[in-house]
Amino acid sequence: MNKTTIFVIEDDHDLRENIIEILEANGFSTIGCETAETALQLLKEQPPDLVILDNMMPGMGGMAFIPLLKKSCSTVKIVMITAFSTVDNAVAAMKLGVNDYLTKPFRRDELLVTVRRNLEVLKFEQQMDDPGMDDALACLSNQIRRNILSTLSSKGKMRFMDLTRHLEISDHTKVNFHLKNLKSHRLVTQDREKAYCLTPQGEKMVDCLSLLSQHISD
Amino acid sequence: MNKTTIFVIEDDHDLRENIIEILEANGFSTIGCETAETALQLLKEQPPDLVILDNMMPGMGGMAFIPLLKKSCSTVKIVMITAFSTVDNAVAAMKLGVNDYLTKPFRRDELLVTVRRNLEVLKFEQQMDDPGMDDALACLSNQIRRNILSTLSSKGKMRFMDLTRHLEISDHTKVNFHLKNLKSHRLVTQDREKAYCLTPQGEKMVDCLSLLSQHISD
DNA sequence: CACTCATGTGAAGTACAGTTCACACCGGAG
DNA sequence: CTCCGGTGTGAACTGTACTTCACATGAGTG
Repeated sequence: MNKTTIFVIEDDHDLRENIIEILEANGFSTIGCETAETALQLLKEQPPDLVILDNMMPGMGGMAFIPLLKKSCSTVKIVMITAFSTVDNAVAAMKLGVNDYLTKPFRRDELLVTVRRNLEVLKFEQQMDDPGMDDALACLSNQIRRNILSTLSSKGKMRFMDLTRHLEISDHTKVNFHLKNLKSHRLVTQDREKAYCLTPQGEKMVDCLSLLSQHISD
Repeated sequence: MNKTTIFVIEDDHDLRENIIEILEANGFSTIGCETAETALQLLKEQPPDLVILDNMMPGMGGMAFIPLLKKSCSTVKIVMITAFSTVDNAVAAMKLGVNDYLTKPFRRDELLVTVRRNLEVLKFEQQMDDPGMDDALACLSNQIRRNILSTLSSKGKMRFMDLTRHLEISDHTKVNFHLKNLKSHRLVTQDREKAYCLTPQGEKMVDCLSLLSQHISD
């Protein structure tokens, strides 16, 4: 995974350097820009994960910048710095997609907390988008497949017909269908002599399931 | 949930009472039978979760009993007690569906470990069968729904159109469709003024998801 | 009032997951 | 060899999840 990149777009030189210093000291990779215009140039080369943006700037203001930013980096998190916050201002910014606020002056730890929280959310959202998640959950959203997994987990390797009988499913091709599904998702394999068994990932899924079921049933 | 019931089918009076005493002392509810025949009578009234069964008994042997037992309680776990185990014996028993073995003489803790382990597996299998599991996983096996959940989780309550825009989905009826789905599964509700928010169960699901995604991505 | 935006419904269509069936192949028992 | 159980494939069918569209309602606003 690439390192997290944060853009700091702020016309006040001292404040900008100050923010950058704090972030770098905490292990974030940062890029400072004096204006929104220069930031736009840099977006393509190094898309940021998070942008810290001053509201009031010469040239293009923060508000105008946001839609352009979103266009090239739709998932980016935006933290806006405002000198003073009014309700109208906040509402307008939220509508544009600002994720968080810092009101000047802010403390070092306020900045860090805000940045960290937003990166957390970002990471979580990215995981939600992970196609692996899709596959995994689609795979598990079927009772027969879950039963196959749990059976293999408790009995170790089994041959096809033994499994079919154990599940009490009369149509063996149905079981075969789901086994193929599980195989194609690499949760189950067959060893040299045709016996089916869980892959390490399959076992992990079984763990997940037991976790889930405990979690669901309170 | 009903208390766990264990049948102890053993012709030797002392051994039977001994086993029962150990189990009762550990909080299990037990029923002792001297023969498989009497056990069959009792199956209907109090279906057991687990059966401890002597292999060699006068009258119907343990082996003959198993298919009959399975017929009325297909999910029951069977622990067989054998005086001496041969490979053939073990294989035959496994084919019939014996889940575990105890070789005489066994220690108190061997008995308890075996019983507990098999009850664990049983509980797990039952959870797999839980239709709630089906619903939950089907619900989550869709990326849009996961995104809705994660968005609501990070933003708190949101109104319909805000949510739709945030997800960058042009067709609002699509979002509505998934929201309805989430609502019908009680993961999401609407408060007095139409804003959507997570139910406690919805939040739990979000937890589950983040758990899962960490678990899946190693 | 006329207009727009937010919110929702219902019907029709599409895509895909899951089922079922007919059959094929192989290895071992009689 | 023939027959049978174990294992698997492919094609056709079914049903459900999802999408799309056309439209309805209601609240606010110029």
